[in-house]
Amino acid sequence: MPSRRSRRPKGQGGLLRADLLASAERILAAEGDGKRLSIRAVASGAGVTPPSVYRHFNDKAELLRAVVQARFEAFDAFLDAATSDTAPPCEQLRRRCHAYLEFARSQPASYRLLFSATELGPEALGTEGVDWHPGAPSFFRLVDSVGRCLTSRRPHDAANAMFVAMLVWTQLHGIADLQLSKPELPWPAATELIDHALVGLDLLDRPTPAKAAVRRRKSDR
Amino acid sequence: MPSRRSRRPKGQGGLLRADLLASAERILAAEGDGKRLSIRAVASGAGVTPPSVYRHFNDKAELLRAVVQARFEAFDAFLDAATSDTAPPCEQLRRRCHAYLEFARSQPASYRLLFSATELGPEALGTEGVDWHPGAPSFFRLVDSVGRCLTSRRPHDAANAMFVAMLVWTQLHGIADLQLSKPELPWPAATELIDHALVGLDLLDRPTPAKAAVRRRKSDR
DNA sequence: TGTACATCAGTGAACGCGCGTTCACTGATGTAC
DNA sequence: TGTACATCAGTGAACGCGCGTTCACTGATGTAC
Repeated sequence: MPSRRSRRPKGQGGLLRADLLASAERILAAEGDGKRLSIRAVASGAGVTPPSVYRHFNDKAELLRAVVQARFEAFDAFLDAATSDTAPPCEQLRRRCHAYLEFARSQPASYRLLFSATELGPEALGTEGVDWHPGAPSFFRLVDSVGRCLTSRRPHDAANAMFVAMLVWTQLHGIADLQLSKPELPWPAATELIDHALVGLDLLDRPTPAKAAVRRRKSDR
Repeated sequence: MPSRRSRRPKGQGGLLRADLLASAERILAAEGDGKRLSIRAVASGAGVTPPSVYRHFNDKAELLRAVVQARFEAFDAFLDAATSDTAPPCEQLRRRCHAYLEFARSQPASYRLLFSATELGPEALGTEGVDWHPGAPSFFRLVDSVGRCLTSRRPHDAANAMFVAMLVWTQLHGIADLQLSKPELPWPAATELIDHALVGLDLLDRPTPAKAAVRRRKSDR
């Protein structure tokens, strides 16, 4: 907990905005959930008193919107980093899926902030009826990846990319969210679950026994 | 909001317990989420002042545990009602899945209370490290249903019922939870999504075009 | 070069809110004599 | 049959907490003259 920070010189008050966002990200990384993401906690994490926050954000919803925006960007970067190579399209999709699950596992509070039903609905964000969807780019990246895989395997099905992407996404979210909310169950590795589902959707080859053994040896969790 | 209720005669104070649970269920049915499930709201909904609650529950966690227990029983009953007939095993499974999605859609606050990551973790329920799992019967019902379907289609795979059931469950939860948390997206019918996934897992026959058309005509949402 | 002044980043105290929980109590009900 | 009493369902007031937000302010910084 940084104590009182020194005041910014005159033109640079705006730097506090970045400090507040960094403080929010630190809170998300430290806490298992986002319930502690209060104005007071974020201010204190930045070494500042609560009223200072209002110099940079009109209200809590505006602060949260900025945090969500930043976290979606980090999420996209994390997934893109896992796929930035020259592997074939369906292997890229598979890696993107594994990265999705790894993000949820390693940053549960961020994951829930972005995707979980109850964490922050449109009400909390003040975006009811608005077409502001900070997660849209993430979703279309997945649709693209699915589309490329489909094109390479079943070109006549490429028009279904959106529908298939929704199947993949809901499968990923179900695995990620339930493994977080019901940790006491004897879960298999998240990657094993999604690989099986991808095989079922014909987006991945059924592994040969040998490949499966190697994969199992490498699997996390 | 019932105003002050009349006092119970002497031996029957215990009836308030049932009234409190009923009040909690009413709140869950009325609110989109479970955030209003406070001691004060539950008491007020039963026409009683907050301290009365402590005559029947030691603290809020105990009240919540009772609510969760009751809601899981309602959930199981709802799913069982959808499958209590003589259809073949895989059709029973399919109906169970559709009922799961219908429960989530029609009772979102209850669904989130039972299954969503952030609504009520073990911390809120005071069940950390305890083997108290009120949802276990629901899960094993699904494992059974998947097992029967597997046995009828691929007897040599019946030992995988648990793994396959987890795939089905995570798929169901992903559909249910994301449709609740991102209502602004252009979702296809939930039943169409799960049917497609069941086909992929070889738990359902790929529909013929004719069947698919009929199914589409009947589909909800 | 020195001084008065406007700017503005950040403070301190307070507001009203809903929350879980505790405490001493009230007063109708049923029972014992 | 009448009365004293124990039981116990439920109350009213208060506690301390963390929250989002508002308000008048302070005081260092940079600028104008």
